[in-house]
Amino acid sequence: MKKERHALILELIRTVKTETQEQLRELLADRGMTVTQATLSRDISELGLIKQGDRYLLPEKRDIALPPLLAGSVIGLDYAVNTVVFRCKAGMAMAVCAAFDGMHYKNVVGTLAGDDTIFVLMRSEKDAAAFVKDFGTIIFSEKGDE
Amino acid sequence: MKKERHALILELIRTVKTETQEQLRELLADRGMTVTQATLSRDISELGLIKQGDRYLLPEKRDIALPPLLAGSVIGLDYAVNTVVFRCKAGMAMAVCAAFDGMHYKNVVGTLAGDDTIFVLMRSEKDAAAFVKDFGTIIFSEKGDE
DNA sequence: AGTGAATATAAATTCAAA
DNA sequence: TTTGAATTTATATTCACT
Repeated sequence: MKKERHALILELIRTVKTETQEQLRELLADRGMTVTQATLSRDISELGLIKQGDRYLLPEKRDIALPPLLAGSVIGLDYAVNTVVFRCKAGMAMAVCAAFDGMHYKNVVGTLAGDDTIFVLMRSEKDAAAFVKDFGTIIFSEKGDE
Repeated sequence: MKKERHALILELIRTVKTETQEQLRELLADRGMTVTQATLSRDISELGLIKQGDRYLLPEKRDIALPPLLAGSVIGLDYAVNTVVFRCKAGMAMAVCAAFDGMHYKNVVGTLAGDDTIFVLMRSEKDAAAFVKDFGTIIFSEKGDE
């Protein structure tokens, strides 16, 4: 259900001027998908939609694409308690760190880059574990298992 | 006051993760500019800032730049009561109309393009007058007085 | 997991004022 | 015109339930 709804939401955002979640709710209801505003709030967050003034917009590619630098230069990812460690190709850590910072990942307290290593301080151990799991999947999925 | 504040807001949005207007208010207060959330709500609207999830962002250029098509292809602009008329170079009306639609101008009820003419139905006569005044300035300012 | 109902929080607007 | 105080409106979150 959620998947179809997300697809329909993207279609609607693209084609009609959507001002509020309540309006979006009505548009979906007209198409037989009845959900509450709470659900749409979550959907919008998950889809990464942005609001400019009184209108929802699709995010630009730059907002969602994984910087190629990250996929190409990160060779290892681990964590201990609430600190995540990126291992990068020699000399790449600074650049990767800048690209990473630009992604505004949630629950990141701060980052520190050396030559080939980056420390990422997360809010909690739970956050670090979740991050490594999710981000590892993203970053290594394009390169096969290495 | 407002102008400086706008400049400072842009600088802050660019450099610190700004999640709420209240947080922005505090950041400004720290720098000696004391205003209320109501004022910041207006500022953000005027600056065209966008919110993605829990963070304010600067708009992409595409969101604020005038599509070159418009500046290059519109040769006349007029209105009567609440309908605005664009005169375009021959065959350009459809393309210009699409570009114009993409700008999501306020108070536009609907648009209709022929070959070299576009009708834009505005909400009211006042809106049409204001639009012609503002948009005319924008669109003809880059070409000198013609 | 995904959801809705109720609630908390954030943001936009109204209205009076300078 | 620009602003703040109060208010309304919109959105995010909590909690219980499936």
